[in-house]
Amino acid sequence: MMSGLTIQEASVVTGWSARMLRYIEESGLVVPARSGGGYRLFGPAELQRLRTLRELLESHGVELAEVGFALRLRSDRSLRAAIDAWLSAEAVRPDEVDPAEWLTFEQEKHVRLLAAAAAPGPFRDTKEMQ
Amino acid sequence: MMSGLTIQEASVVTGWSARMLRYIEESGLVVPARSGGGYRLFGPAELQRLRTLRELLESHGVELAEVGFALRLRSDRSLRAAIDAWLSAEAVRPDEVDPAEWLTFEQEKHVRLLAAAAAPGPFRDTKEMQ
DNA sequence: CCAACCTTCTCACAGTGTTGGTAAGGTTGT
DNA sequence: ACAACCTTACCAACACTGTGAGAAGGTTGG
Repeated sequence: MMSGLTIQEASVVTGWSARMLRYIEESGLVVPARSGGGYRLFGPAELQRLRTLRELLESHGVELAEVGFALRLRSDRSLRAAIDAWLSAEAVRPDEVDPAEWLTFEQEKHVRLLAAAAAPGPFRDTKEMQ
Repeated sequence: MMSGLTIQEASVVTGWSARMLRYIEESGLVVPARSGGGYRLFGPAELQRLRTLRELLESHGVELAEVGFALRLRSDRSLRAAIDAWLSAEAVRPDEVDPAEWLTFEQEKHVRLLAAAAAPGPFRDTKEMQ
């Protein structure tokens, strides 16, 4: 019965190419219903979301993949927690760090020896050569 | 006075190549202090962040750019609000949409005419040709 | 002072994201 | 039935990510 717009029609009214409409669906951001025969059917909700998606990308210089990542952030709670935790520590500037946490001079010297030893040896898998 | 590890030393203790340490700094995720002469100086805070960053990427299959985007999300309040608003509407499925918002048959017919007219004409900038 | 290390900049190259085109075949409305 | 449109599945091109290498020149510690 085809209630809703086909991809071509949706393309005209939203400004997204048919190709991009399929791509956007693939990324999970706007997923239209399907007809019995498999045609994508865009209803007003989808059309509205496609328009506001465009505004979102343009007004804030965001990319589709980034909105997709935000979607993933919102569904994967542990990912969100992990990233939030990591970013929260971002605010800690060196001068706010407990001096007891700093390496002692002796420890630094040790590291320097390690660095020097690592250079010509066989354990170079994490070391840049120049 | 060089209080802190140089990039080479930080490379050895964190497992990131010197190249990647510069790249990570460029992305704003871990920005070391600088010596008077411009050398990067990695203190314990930076070293710790570099280690946990590695764990974050590996344990959740996240990319550097994505963590960078999360950082942007946290600093740009309006961006966060815009994306949150867009994603929140995601939950609205077609069958929950107010029927009054649906296109009428006449409106759909209009759109189909527009779509047909757009194909061979000069206004094809948003239309895929095939 | 000098070896060893650092800086920035540039080139490179594989992998992937974004976008378009095309081909082979199925669906729809009239 | 048939024209017009849709589907999926590729190939292509360009940009960007992630990584390495090198050049030209400045910094550091002993």
